Amino acid sequence: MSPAPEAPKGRRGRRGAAEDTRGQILAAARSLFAEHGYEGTSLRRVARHAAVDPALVHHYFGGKEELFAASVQLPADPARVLSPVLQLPTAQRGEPLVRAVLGLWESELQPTMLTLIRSAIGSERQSALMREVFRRRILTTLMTGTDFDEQEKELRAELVAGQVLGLLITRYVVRLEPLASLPVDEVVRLVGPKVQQYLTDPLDLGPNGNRD
Amino acid sequence: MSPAPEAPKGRRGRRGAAEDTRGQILAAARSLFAEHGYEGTSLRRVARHAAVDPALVHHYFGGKEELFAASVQLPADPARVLSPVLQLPTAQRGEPLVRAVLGLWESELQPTMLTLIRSAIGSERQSALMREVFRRRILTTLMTGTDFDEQEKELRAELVAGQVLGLLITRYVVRLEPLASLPVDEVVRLVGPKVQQYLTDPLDLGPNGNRD
DNA sequence: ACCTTAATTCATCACGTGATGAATTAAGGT
DNA sequence: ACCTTAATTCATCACGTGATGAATTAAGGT
Repeated sequence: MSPAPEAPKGRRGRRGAAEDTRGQILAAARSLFAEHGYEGTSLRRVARHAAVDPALVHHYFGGKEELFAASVQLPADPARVLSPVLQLPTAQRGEPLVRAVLGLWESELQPTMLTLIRSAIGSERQSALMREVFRRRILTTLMTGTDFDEQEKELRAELVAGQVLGLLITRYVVRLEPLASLPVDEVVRLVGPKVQQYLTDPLDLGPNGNRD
Repeated sequence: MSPAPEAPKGRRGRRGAAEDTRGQILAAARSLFAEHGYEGTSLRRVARHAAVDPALVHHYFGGKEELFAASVQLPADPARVLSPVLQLPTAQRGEPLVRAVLGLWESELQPTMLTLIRSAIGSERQSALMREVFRRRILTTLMTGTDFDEQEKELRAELVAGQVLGLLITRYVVRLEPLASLPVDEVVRLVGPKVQQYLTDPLDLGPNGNRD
């Protein structure tokens, strides 16, 4: 009720130390980009969400593109997350692969991951980018150590990508309900084997081994 | 070179009959929404793309929301596309299910489908909508005729949804390359069996039946 | 031939957008 | 105590957005 002297509406100039405005802006941006995507998020909204003057967003980040880039910057190279999986023989990569990917999503990186997947699918331009990233970083490594011909390697890697992507979307984006709340271990047990099949089994093997 | 009298820049009033302006606007909208999503597409851009005055968009559709709704209106109820599949016993639904869904995407509905999937994933609001649709329309029907308990039915339906969604995204949205150009029959043979496994096989069966 | 009605254009609104630059204030090193 | 430098606010731009309403022209029934 009293006109709080600690929050003087429009006092200019520098504030008390250690308020980490930059951090607050970044946090707000991460959350809003994750929820509404790039186009659906305005700088002013980010500023309001962070309780900060819009001009500060420019001050710290330079512009919307840069803010987005910063929001999506990963602290750890995701390739490194996958590398332990690649040490294993192909015949045992299914479950560890799923586990590694889920691990990324269960961490504090989840909003970032959400933003990445949302924007990667949201428009043609971004999808093209994803296509390239996949070609360059995933495909080449995922199937190392197998002796399928090139074409088959690519196809298998893409089927794996599809299975994993679908899992991520149903669990973390759309959040369908039993699935979304299942413990990681269980999801790994459910989906890991299918990934393994795409990795190494004969390619059109029926359900439960249909030999007829 | 000559100042074409057939295309008089700013002549007002009604045009020659049978130009189907409404149709052109709708077509432009479908294509642009499919490519850039809802937020990324402006009415003026649609108008320019259809070579038409922006006010006409309002004249015919009333506003952006309505234009979007009209762009996404499906000529056939997708539930009817699935219903033949549901006639079959659960043990044989895998491949037909995949084939039915792919059929939808290989038709002239593809841009509409693209828009639907893009917007459904693009923002939290839309994702929530998708969650509801799935609950109401897919889940209940997909597992009819099995005797798993309720929880397991839901989980299986969601795993199927994930597998199919992932396939659609890699093939039609991101268009990863061997996969995107594969004939439908082949994709059905590749993915159908996995769907079948999610539908009916014991839930954590390993690759190629790992009994060890 | 006439008249209603639909299609089209134009001018214009109010608003939110991303962006910039100057003015102000405090922090923090010296 | 001083001075540079960083953080913050404010005013302001130019522009694109979705939207509306009046004015104009032809279509098409009678």
